[in-house]
Amino acid sequence: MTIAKVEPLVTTRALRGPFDYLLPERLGDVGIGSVLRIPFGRQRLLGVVVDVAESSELPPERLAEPLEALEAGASAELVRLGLWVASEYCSTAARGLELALPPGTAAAAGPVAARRELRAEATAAGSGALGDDSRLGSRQRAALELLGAQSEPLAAEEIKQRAGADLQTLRRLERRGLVRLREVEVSRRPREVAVGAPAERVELNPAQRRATERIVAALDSEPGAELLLWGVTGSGKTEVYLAAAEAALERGFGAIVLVPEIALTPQALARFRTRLGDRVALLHSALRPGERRDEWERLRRGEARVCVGPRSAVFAPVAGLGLIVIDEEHEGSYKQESDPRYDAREVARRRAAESGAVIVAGSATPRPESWLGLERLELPERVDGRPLPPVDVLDMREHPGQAGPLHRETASALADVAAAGGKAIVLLNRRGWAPFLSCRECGGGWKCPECDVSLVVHRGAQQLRCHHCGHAEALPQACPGCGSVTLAQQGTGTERAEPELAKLVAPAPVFRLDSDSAGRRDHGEVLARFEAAPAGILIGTQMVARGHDFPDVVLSVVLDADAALRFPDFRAEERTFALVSQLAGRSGRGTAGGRVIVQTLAPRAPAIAHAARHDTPGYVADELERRRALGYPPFSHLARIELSSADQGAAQAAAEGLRDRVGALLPGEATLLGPAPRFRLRGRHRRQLLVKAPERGPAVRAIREAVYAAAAARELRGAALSVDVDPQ
DNA sequence: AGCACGCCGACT
DNA sequence: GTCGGCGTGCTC
Repeated sequence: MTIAKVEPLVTTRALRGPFDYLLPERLGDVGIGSVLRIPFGRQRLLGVVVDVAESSELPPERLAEPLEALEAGASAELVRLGLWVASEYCSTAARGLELALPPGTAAAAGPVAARRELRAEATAAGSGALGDDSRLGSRQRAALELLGAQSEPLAAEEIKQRAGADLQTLRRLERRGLVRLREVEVSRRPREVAVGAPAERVELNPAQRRATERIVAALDSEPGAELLLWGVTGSGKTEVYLAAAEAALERGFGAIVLVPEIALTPQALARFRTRLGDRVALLHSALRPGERRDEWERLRRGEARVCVGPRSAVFAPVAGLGLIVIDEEHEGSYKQESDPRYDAREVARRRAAESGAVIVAGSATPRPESWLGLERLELPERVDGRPLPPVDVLDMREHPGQAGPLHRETASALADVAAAGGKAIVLLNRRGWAPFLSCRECGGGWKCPECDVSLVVHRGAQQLRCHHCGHAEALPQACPGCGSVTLAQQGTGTERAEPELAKLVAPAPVFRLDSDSAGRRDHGEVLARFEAAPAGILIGTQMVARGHDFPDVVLSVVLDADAALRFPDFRAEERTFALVSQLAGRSGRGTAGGRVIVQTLAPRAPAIAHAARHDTPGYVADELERRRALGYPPFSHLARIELSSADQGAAQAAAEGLRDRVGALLPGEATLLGPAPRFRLRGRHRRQLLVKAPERGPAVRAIREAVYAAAAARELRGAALSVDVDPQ
């Protein structure tokens, strides 16, 4: 008797698996990771085998048999990883396992099918038939001539196009033994985006070589090692990643390369592809379902051994994993913002520890916890040997009541660059025309009906938009409260800054890059035009600061650098430091040298002052001291429990119930705050509980038990819950 | 989750 | 008298 322990793929928290099923012989090779269609009460569900046993606690007559086994499943290693994520982030087994399954398995549309293609090749008789007096129709002859010139079987579709022979013709030739037809599985491959990536192997400089040697040594003898690659922008971290991946492949290992966001995957992919060829696969959610499935399948079969992608790629089915690269390890996007709120960096650590892989986390501005905890490899200089540019911090408090977002000095610096025919980048981390609109008569404002946030003026679209839920309404002509027609557009976003800059630097062109300015796919095109232009200004949101290389940029400007500091968030400092440092690293890489201007209302803030001096060690030391004094991570652990519901009372009641349960289970040294209201989002009222504890394990365990008990008691009905361990 | 069973109020 | 409200239990 073989029993499969199965977790049904359902979204509820109230269901506690696994459930036992009797495995009949006819299902064939079913093991951990197999996906089964199972009878479950009156329903038919998909379920994942999480274990196989010889006996069950239940008598055999109470056990049901699965209806069928699906073709694709996950490896036992990834099943363990998925269950670990479910447990660690207090989610459900189903949601953890879904991450490990072939893409689309749990989707309503069901798993994506493989693409099959009919291919034909000429047999020996077929090649011979052209020469002898076999009677052949003109289409038949054309097909055989075409096939005779091929060394590989040709797709039927292509034969039709090139020789005019359709499927019927080919079938007839097949019956005469002149052609062999075969159905093969073909992989749908993501379209490559050509970006000017250096294809040729460059000689590593001494620092790059030392770093690579250290990583290779770890590959050879220190499974589970974690290394921090700290290199200023432009110091050639990617070359080190490439060399490390090559070394891993030479040793028969596979590799995963995590990049912070989908927009950056084409660049990363291109560089890995040109060096490592077809052994590189790309996985992310913006691929077409068929492409995504096929890239996943290429990895599972071992045809591809390196996976490039954003956080979800940490679950890529790479067997014999030897290396995980985490590029820009400080980026917040490694954290998933919905349940399970996993941190890809933590999942990578877990996976590396289990599989014996080596982690290389790279950044110009590492997180304080990485700086503190990891062995550091340093790339202190840019590959071009140029020094980092000088940074001027401009105090906007001395600049009151000025029309426009630019400091006098910033404006003249930009005008000078344009006049000299140079290039500059301007970062303004705010989309739209104006962040909010208000009535000059009564002071009234416009809020999103679904979220508790101000609507943003988008003048081109003549709309007010919510940047949280996407709600849009027509730009009002008058105040609905008092009827006044004098409305004030407060503040400046990228849309408004663009024409102001254009006026300032004319006739030099201005290019705008934000998620409004171009469709996602056209971002590359905007960047390419900026790159190709002899002179001009690029203005945009933080995407202008990331991942792009423009050697001829001589001036970089950050407007409102302290915007993030105004949020009550202990990571605001860290984010501001990273943003300013990143942009500073983008300037003056070419021969012209460079300059950086930072406009801020908080010129003395440590994050800004240290970034201006390019002083990462100094900043991290200060920040760690502050964290220690305040008892923040890494000197404590935080966990946030968020409850949300369309019904305010339900959110509050669920939060209060959970507070009592968590409080009763939490160790004495831990503190519990809340429920505190968070701003309404997408029509959902939200409450949060915050746990601060010296040890992460016991705190997470207490939360997990409390959540499971509350779900079992149906106290969470009508409210959604997600637990954010180590929030960003 | 999804479904059945079961125990109380207002309707053809 | 029954239709249906949703509270409770169960699914291998």
